[in-house]
Amino acid sequence: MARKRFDDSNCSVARALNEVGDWWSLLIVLHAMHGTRRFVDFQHELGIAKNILCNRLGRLVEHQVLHKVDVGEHGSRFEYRLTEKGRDLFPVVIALRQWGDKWSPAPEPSPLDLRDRASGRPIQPVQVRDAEGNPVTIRDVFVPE
Amino acid sequence: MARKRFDDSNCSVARALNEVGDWWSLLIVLHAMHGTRRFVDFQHELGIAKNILCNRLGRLVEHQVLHKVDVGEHGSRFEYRLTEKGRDLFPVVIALRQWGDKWSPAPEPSPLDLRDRASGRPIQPVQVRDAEGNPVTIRDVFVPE
DNA sequence: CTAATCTGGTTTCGTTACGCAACCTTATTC
DNA sequence: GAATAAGGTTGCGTAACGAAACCAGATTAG
Repeated sequence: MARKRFDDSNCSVARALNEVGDWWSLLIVLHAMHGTRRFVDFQHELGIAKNILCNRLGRLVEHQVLHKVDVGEHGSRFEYRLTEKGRDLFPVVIALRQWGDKWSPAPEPSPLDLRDRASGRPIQPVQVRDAEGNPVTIRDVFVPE
Repeated sequence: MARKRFDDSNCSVARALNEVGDWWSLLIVLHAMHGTRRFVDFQHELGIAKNILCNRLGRLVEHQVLHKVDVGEHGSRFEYRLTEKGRDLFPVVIALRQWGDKWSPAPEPSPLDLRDRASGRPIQPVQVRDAEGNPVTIRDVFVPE
């Protein structure tokens, strides 16, 4: 039977994964964050098959993570740009990047270090914080009933 | 041909997705964070086929996100527990949850609100911060050369 | 003006993975 | 000693993935 979908799950993580939880979608979003906008550029940068890319871009547009803009006046030239919803995946992507850097030894020792444009200093590791701003771990949280 | 893998990508996001970037793995990690440890419990909570669960647990153990503990003295009873690497996915899961809560309207209006055990107050949205602790967006960062 | 090229796809087709159900093996319980 | 439970494995049908071919409209080259 079909791959299981989670559109209607009451778990927001499942719903999120339903939209960006496959192998390619988050990578597309990542490259879009780095400035990629065009079909061919995604294709070359990611090394993805055209039909799959087409499908993924379509799904991301459908879910309003990207929107498709007709540039070039009369068709045949488009750009895929992040929506606010898409840009809002920034913490997810960064958290994932930091996790990968920390736990998966890089073949080339070049953990892409992102820096703040204003200060020029590296950004902080993404952390979950309580109301006072103190970092919390999984052991520190609970679900009230 | 086979699904593309990213084991040796020099992109840490791709490497991370290679380990936890499929439909089930992060959900398994999520449930593990909520205390699930046993095969049958994962199976029932997730509604996942046994062979797929078997495969995913195996991969997660292989990637050292979980470790398999033999409880019950002489086999036939195991627990899958998060390693430090696995627990370190906490910010990723939370960021994803918050994104899902914010952008994917829940069928049932019950966004699971996580609270800090000490203060009892809700946790903050996960944010990326610069060295001074100020929130930054995708537009505020760059990669030095 | 025509041919070549670029862009953004769709189609075809073989391979792989997913998902269900059935079966299996080793404890434990009755 | 039979029944049940835990943790898997196996088979099989279907859906998704991936490469390459094909296509159509717009642009550029000659």
